[in-house]
Amino acid sequence: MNIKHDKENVLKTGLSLFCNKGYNSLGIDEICKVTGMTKGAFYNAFKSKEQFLIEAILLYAKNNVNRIKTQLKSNTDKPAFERLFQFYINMLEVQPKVNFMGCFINNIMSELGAANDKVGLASTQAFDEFIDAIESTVKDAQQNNELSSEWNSRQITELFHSTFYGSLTRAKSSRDNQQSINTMKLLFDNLKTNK
Amino acid sequence: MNIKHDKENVLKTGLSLFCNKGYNSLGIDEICKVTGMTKGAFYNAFKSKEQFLIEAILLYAKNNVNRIKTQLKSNTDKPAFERLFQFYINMLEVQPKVNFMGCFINNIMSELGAANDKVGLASTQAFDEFIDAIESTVKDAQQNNELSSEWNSRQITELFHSTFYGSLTRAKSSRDNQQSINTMKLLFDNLKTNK
DNA sequence: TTATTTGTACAGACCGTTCTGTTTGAGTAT
DNA sequence: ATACTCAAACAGAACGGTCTGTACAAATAA
Repeated sequence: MNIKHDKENVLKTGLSLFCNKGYNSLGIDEICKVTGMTKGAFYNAFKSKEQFLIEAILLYAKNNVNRIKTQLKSNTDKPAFERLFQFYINMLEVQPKVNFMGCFINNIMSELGAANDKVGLASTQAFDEFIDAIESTVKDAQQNNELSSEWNSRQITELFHSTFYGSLTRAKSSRDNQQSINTMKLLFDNLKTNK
Repeated sequence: MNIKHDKENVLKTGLSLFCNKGYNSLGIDEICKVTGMTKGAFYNAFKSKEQFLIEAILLYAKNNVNRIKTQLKSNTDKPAFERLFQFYINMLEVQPKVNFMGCFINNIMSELGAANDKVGLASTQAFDEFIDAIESTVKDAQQNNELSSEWNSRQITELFHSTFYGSLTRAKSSRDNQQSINTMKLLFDNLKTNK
């Protein structure tokens, strides 16, 4: 009953590997090698590779919802619109310097979302949680009259995030984030009130 | 010089298989089985699976650029803005009924674009060609004063297409295209002049 | 004939998973 | 305290399957 490997730590490591290599290109052997586990320990802790991925998605969602909330709630001296805009630009600017793999959820949606029901569901839930976390700041921006109130705040958030994902995918392939930054900039400029 | 199998036809079939299964989940054996080829014939015609994919991407790009141009140039009695909008809505509405795999280029970008330089380049080129094909109709809409001329037509086209890709990825995972249709609708509504 | 194309078997690597046996340590009885 | 029990955790070899790509002979074309 001696648990040598903390499940959350293993998931954290696996998550980082999934982020860098995707699902199919990452083998159990590599997960074990990096975490210092053996196959026996791995399959004792996780039912399957698919289940491991799903638990990793849940962990990623939890961590990122917290990150999103913290980030959007900080610098409250700045207007909500500005915080939203910087939130997205920051992800496009900083992440590519680390690696060009974009957002884990977006990648998994593309790689497995359509083929695997469980993974599709888990990644859709993660996306929804992100929308939830961002929407309140969109509402703030609307109340400040920085963002048009003509449309539903959830719809606007969906638009922000879908555009972000689409342009991130493009940045990943073209190895150039400038175009994506311009795209997000145009979207925000356009939705801004009193242009 | 008995070439039993027309290369373009084989690519066309392979393309359809890639669209349905992605890259990693589709084996050479299955390509051969469906096209009626044998391994010998396949590897005589194509250097590798990777090269086969790249040729398939080029074919897909060529075919779709033609399709895009034809579609956007038809119904010219309707205004350019309306044609653009219907072009995107149509892809979101009709494609899911066939399968939920979305756009081949978007999928390949996500699955391999970051990991494989050649594939990243080919899919980026395909994306650029799509933008080229769509941009002229965006220009028309701007000249008709249906779309804001405040921004560069290419930038606007990039925004349309990135949002389309992002929302398509979401639709694929959630098995629901309604949200994506609403997202595109909001984007178009917002960019429309004289709202 | 000579060169090219095709069919098939197979090499060799890799994958996720299972299997057997071992270790570990808390709980229990002595 | 000491010995025993037992179930969870672990180690890692082995398995069955899949994959891309190759070898090479047979078939076909030039």
